[in-house]
Amino acid sequence: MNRSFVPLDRAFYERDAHDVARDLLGHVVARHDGDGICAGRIVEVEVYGGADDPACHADRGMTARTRSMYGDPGHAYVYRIYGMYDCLNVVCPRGDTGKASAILIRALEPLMGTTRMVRRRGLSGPLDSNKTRRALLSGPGKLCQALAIDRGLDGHPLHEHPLFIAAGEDVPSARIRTSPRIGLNPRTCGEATDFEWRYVVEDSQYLSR
DNA sequence: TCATTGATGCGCT
DNA sequence: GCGCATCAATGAT
Repeated sequence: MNRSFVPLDRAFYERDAHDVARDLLGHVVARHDGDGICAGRIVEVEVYGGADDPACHADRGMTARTRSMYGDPGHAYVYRIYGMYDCLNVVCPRGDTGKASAILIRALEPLMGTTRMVRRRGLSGPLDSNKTRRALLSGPGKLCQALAIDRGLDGHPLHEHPLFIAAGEDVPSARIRTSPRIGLNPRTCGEATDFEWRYVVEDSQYLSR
């Protein structure tokens, strides 16, 4: 693939988080490493935050970890989960309540730099088999490992190198499906457990789980 | 294909 | 100390 990536501008993110989440599907996460660009098309996201969302890390206010979620929309919020994995979020505007919100990037379809992504993931087997391609970016921890995203990029503006989100193809709304978010604890999240705040590209081969 | 489990760090109570 | 917005390997269907 030989194309140039044009970053989305800040205005893209200055909207309600659910509108941003829907519109992020089809766009491209691009990462410069030492050897060039690795990139993938966004096929799965989840919204966190807003008025009252106990599943959101910032629900109880700002801490050292969640500080960047209170920063400018369009910046990255990167956190570590389960001690071993990092997860990439896009910061969204705060609503009338002043509570922070963000969009978790859960899965990408490989577009560029597959060889280097496979190496960082430690995958074995045929480099370009469907099996390898599906295992490469199909989860929030996986895509961060593949794209060399860690907490050093927390707070990074996502319209600048070395990590940015670029314009891809619009996904027709008829091809977008919603579902409850993955991995929430019903005991701590209550009704929010069932909110259909996960947005996916229907029929994508590259979703998580 | 599905359920289970171990690896592993740290934010929060 | 407890409990995770996870993943890969394992073993049972």
